[in-house]
Amino acid sequence: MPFAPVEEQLTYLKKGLAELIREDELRERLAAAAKVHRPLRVKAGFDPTAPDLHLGHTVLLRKMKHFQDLGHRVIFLIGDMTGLIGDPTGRNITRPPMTRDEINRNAETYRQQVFRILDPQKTEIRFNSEWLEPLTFENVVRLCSKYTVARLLERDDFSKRFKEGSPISVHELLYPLAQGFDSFALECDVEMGGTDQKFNLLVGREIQKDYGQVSQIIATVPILEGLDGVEKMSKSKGNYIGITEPPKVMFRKIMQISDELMYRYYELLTDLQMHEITRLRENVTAGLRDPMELKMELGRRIVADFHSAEDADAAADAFDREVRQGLEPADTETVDLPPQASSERGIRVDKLIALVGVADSVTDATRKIKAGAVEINGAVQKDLLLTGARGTLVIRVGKKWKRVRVAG
RNA sequence: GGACAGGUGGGUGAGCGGUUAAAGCCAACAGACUGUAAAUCUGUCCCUCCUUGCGAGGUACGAAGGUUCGAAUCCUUCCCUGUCCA
Repeated sequence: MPFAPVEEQLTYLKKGLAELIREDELRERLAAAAKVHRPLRVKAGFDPTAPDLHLGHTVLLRKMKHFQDLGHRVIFLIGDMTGLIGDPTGRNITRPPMTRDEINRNAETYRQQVFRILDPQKTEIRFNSEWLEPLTFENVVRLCSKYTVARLLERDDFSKRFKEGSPISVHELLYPLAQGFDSFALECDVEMGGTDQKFNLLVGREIQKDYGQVSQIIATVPILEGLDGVEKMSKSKGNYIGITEPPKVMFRKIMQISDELMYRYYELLTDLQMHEITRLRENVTAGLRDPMELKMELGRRIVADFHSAEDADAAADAFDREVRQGLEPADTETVDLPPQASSERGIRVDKLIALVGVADSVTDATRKIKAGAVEINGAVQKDLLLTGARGTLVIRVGKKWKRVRVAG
């Protein structure tokens, strides 16, 4: 397949990038690639420990897909070796080495998830243990000799921690070097990552040069804010939307974001053009469009991307019922009354809701009941004891619902 | 190797012998208000038990011991972190 004209490719690729270093190098490289019909090798690295991708990752994956759209080759690198270090984000931990088994399992999970976006035909999945593991101590020393401590400490995160006296372990300094070595080993033309990866990506340029290779071009994508609109989306902060989450959950989480954040999501998670998004915003300001309606549209689009259009509609309907009208979800789970929840005098509601999973613990359940947060069959249940119950109880605690079958 | 300063609940961060399950803030959860959110206000925020009470127990302030009627608070040892000196 012939490549598209260089300038056309460039325009397509630049859309939505945070930064491109350097543009003229990419232009040259695209031209050279077209001449010999060699696709560019585009790498992005991923952590082996967190195989659950969320929308934050998809900003990058979508961009990687764009390279594939143009006929280039994407290398999905799983950092199983660098995973021992963990990207130094302030946590001074050496993670326990993962077994080959775990890594393979995670890789499989990745495979299932990333191919919802990437084209498997144009994707290579690699592990950096492939070349980092056989590296001898001598080679590690050589690698280290290529870079200075001062330059490593330029990294934001390091210099900050250094200044405030937080610990920085030596192995953490190795992370950027190892990542740079990956680029050399894979002969990358381009490396991608979030803007927070800029430092590491730049080190790769130096390392490649030192090893006699042409420096990679680096392309960074913006970091997606999480549901709170402030911190970056991450699993550990709990402000994420996982790409394998059920449609209803996805949809509800999207509806949870602020109106302001909605435009950002439109920008980074849909193919809508910037000018279209600006117009949407203007229409809302002018009172021509309802922000909620726009947000539901966003939710539909995202759910449809990872599930299907039907799922998206169903999720929107469910949201309408459950959140806007406060009705019971259509798919409330029904369980039998746990025997531990009944006593001679009746049903112990506190134990019941804890056992059935709508409260965290019996203590928590007691608090919720006293606070009037528990409804049974539509009536607020303030008493810990429920007598004369029969049939099926419809229990609601906040947004959690459960049906409980009572024998007799 | 030496001197000094630290290690508290999901996160910050007070407390430095009892009235402390441990202030304040953030997050979280629930309620009110909203036909999305946000904002705001209120309450809750270790676990178990029951006779549901400003109830009774059990765990908890890096780890293990010790001193005390009583320790997150004092002592000892150990582990971890930082700063300075070598």
